Amino acid sequence: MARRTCAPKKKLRRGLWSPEEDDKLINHIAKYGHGCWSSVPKLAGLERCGKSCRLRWINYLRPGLKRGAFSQEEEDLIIHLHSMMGNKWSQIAGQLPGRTDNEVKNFWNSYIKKKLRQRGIDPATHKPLPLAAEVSRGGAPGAGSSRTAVFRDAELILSSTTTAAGQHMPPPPTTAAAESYVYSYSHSSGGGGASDGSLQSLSEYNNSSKQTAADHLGAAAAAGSYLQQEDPAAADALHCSPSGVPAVVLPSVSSSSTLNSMAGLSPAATTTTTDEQCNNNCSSCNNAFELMSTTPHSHSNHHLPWLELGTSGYGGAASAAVVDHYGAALDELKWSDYLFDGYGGQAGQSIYSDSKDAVQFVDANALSGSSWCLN
DNA sequence: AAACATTCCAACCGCGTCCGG
DNA sequence: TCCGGACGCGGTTGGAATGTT
Repeated sequence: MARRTCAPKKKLRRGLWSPEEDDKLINHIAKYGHGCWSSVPKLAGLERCGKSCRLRWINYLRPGLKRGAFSQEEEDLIIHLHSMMGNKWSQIAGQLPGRTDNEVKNFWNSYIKKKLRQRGIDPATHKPLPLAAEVSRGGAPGAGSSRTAVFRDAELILSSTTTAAGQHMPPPPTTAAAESYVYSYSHSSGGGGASDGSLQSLSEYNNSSKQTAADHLGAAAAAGSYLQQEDPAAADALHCSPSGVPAVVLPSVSSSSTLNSMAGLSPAATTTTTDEQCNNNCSSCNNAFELMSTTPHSHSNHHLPWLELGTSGYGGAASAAVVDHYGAALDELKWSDYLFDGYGGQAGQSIYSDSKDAVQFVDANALSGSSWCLN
């Protein structure tokens, strides 16, 4: 197919957008919608190509965009989604309300990539870098014990983990099976209002994080109990306590069901709400985002009229109290905390921490790492 | 204070896909 | 079925902002 560029028949403007151009584009779309992008610049009185207008609108001008720094939860979710999907920025961004694929991509390239490398993890594969693997075998510097850096693949930790008695762990079930279990467990546990099997956005996650954390602890507890019965030594190695609460932690069901849905791994993929469908299918639809931001942004963040319309507490609900049998302890939990809990060996420590402690690191796909205790 | 280096991100480019004629 | 316009995505780049010497 012939290449199509913005190659102008007449000279078109390029580079940064001026506030006047933004105003024209905003006003035009407010009145008429964008319709056919190729006709937008002409109708809006802009000397830009349609493609440029579209990009400007999607990445910067459309309502509901959330500007400013990424939260820890968003960061963790991006890492996890990337480990499953790779560079599918639009799909990853689809799970981060108010974020654009470009923004996520830039954040990944400029920040997360570096952080992962610093932690000895290959950002492309989410596996330990060769050097890190060597360190793992030889012992962490100054720590006196080994570090097993496992980010994505359960088999990594399982294949390299032996029990205290030197006993090798049994082979794990497939990730899909393990995730399927946790999905169905939490789905049927009845304890989680958020475990409805539908695709959930991050904002929903925030609203239900505490409850679903409890759900997952419940699921993990079941996993631990099962393993205690089937292979106590292995359970020990995975810190599955007799009480059934394993130290290997699970992601929230909301995130995992989201991830599964996105990856087509779970039955939840078949059910989405209208808004979520819209969110997934229509990148320019405002319906999915009712979030308004007042966060000022860098250099070219000028004149965004709707920013005065209101504010959103997108992550605000995350501090809501949870009334369940885990009580106040869960109240302190954040997804990012228990997602990376095993890495630092300390609650709340993420992969990015600079801890030199030798630890065992299990990521959200430790879903497989913990729930393989099950059938 | 100036020069240089680095970081970050908005915007561009090129390709694949979809869809209507 | 083919063609070509439009759209969407991921990779790359340019340059402003920031940090360092």
